[in-house]
Amino acid sequence: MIETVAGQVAVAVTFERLFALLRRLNPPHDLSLTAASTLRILESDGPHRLSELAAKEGVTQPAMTQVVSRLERDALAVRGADPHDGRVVVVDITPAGRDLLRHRRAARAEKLFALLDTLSPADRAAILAAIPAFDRLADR
Amino acid sequence: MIETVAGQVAVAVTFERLFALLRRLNPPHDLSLTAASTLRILESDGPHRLSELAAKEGVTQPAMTQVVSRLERDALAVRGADPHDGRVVVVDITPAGRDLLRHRRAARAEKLFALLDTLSPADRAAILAAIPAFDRLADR
DNA sequence: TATTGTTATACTCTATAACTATA
DNA sequence: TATAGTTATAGAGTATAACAATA
Repeated sequence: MIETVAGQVAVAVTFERLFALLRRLNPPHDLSLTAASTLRILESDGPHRLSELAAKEGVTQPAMTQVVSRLERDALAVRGADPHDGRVVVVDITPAGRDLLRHRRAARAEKLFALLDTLSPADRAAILAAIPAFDRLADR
Repeated sequence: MIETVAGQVAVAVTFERLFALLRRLNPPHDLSLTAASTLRILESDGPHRLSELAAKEGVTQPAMTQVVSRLERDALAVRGADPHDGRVVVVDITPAGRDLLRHRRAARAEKLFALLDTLSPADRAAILAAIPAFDRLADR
């Protein structure tokens, strides 16, 4: 493990730069970060209450109301009712939403691997070897 | 290397989830992603023209005008003139801007290593072993 | 005439405060 | 009275179009 604060900050700077790189891989005139992330949650974990989505995304309930309204307007998600509680709004992804995620993902994978191709085989191997660990890190 | 499209997309999904994780490591009521990234460019590469910053950040010139105006209002950056070309605005980071980056970085490093501590030693080692490769990837 | 930057306008995204409807 | 969600309002962040100043 890295013991010194300076060493830890150096690693954090690398993550900072990696974050900036991944951010540029995002198609611009597309979904916002929160909209895309919300759609991914619906895709992978199924329907959610609006308030659950707000909590998972770390935004307020009014902000999520708007995000869901825009997703619904664009036919990427739908609002539904909860038969057991009239106050609740249940949000789900639509087939068009799944399609969009699929296309975005393919486009990003292409750009990412084009970048990885510019690295040395050793660097590429080091990154790919860390993928399972990153996957578990992202579970946190 | 990973040959199948499905395999590449799986790797891209891991990066997507990693991106979401790093995004949540960001202190909220703080700088925007673009403002922070712009400040980092000024910190690491020195003063830039406003148009250079816009190009590096991938935003329009009017958007960067506003970002710089807010940074200047908050005393994190300053506008200066170019003695050789009266049209040009040269932007530089202030000591307060450097301080802010330093504090953000320390806070992020702390959160990041608290997360890494929850992984197995093997996973942690795999991620740390990939750091130099990521650093070179971020140079792209 | 071309380049550099700003201003005008409009839309997304976010927050806090106030509100409505249901429990 | 408490909870789930929406509406109202304000500010950041972005884009395109139009403009001003300098080269």
